[in-house]
Amino acid sequence: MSLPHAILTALLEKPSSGLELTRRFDKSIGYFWSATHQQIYRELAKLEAEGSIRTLPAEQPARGQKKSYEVLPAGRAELARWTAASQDPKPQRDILLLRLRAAAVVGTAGLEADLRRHLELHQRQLAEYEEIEQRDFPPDRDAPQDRLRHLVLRAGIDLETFWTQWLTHALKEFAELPDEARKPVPDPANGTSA
Amino acid sequence: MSLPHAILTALLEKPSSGLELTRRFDKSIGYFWSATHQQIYRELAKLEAEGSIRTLPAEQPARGQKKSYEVLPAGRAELARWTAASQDPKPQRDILLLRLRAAAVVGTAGLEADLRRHLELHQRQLAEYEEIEQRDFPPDRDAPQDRLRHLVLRAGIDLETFWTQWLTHALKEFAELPDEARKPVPDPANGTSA
DNA sequence: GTCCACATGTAACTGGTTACATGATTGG
DNA sequence: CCAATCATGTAACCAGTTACATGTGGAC
Repeated sequence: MSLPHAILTALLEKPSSGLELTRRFDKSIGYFWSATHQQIYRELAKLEAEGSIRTLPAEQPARGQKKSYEVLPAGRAELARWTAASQDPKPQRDILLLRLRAAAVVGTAGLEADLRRHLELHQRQLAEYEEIEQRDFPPDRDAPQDRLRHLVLRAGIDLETFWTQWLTHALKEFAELPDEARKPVPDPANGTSA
Repeated sequence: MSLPHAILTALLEKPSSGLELTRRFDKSIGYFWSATHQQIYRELAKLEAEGSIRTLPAEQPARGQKKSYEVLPAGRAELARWTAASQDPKPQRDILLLRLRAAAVVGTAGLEADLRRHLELHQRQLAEYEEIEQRDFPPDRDAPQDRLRHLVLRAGIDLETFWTQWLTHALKEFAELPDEARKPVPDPANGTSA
């Protein structure tokens, strides 16, 4: 139950229409909470129904027509409640690590190329974050709000740094792997194909 | 579509029953791909129906009765295919970062205590991983399989290290936050309660 | 007038979560 | 025989994903 809270946060930062929100979820907030426009429209309808947000007055609610929302006191209160409430970190799921573990039993064939591709993607993401840091958080300004947002960005930077380092290390290990490891443990008991 | 592959990997490492798998998903594999027993039973039934696994012979398929599975060639082939196939990293979702961003608009009240709690949890997890590393990966042995599994564990260790460091840093920043930041930007326009 | 981009929405499906149901085995 | 534990399973629900439908307004 976090999407509604992500939307409330975004709307408090700046009242927006569904499509504008969608665009903002492609960057900034979307860096750690992505959402498609379908999810967003569905959730906006729900939030409006329960009185957490409302459409800005002077907007016509017609089909192909832009409709902007703002947060109501009830919505702000709910967001504050949720932010303060203790929540357990939920176990991360990581497909790449799963594939590596699978590779330990069925062989590493094909994996290396994808590791290389992931490394590039993470390097690109890291560069993007660092650019944002330089642009939005110059060394001195430090309003409390900026401090907090900078902290969030720092997490993104450090995470991407971790991935690039780990992937680099992994590729080095792969290079040293003996050839048998590419398709090992050919299960003694049974044949080959499906 | 990764749960079936996680299960195939686990079963190749060692044929097991549903409950045994559930227990293994509470550690090792579960560190980066968690699953409940309901999910596992559902998936085992599907995998058996499609011919990827089978119940070990000499097991009676009755209700309160243990039923162990092993992987068939088709299942192994599918796992190898999946492991080698290129897959995009999917955007991470992180509730804590979302809450921090929300706190920048509705105030940090209550968050600090939870950061501290998370720090402790991550420190504990880190300690657990390091214990496993010492126990299972002594400095010298390096069969290819162990190398790969060690690599996976390394990722876990480095990730937990990142979190403990970041959380420590975040708490330091929190300590320096001015009091207004605890409940700031009290939205000029409207009243208080729901 | 037609096409395209903008904008909002519906429907069907998949995977994960929560709550509950049922049977077998074992220790007291 | 009763309770606890092991073990397998059902059902309902919720969130996220994918594919598609519909309407508006401006450029040409």
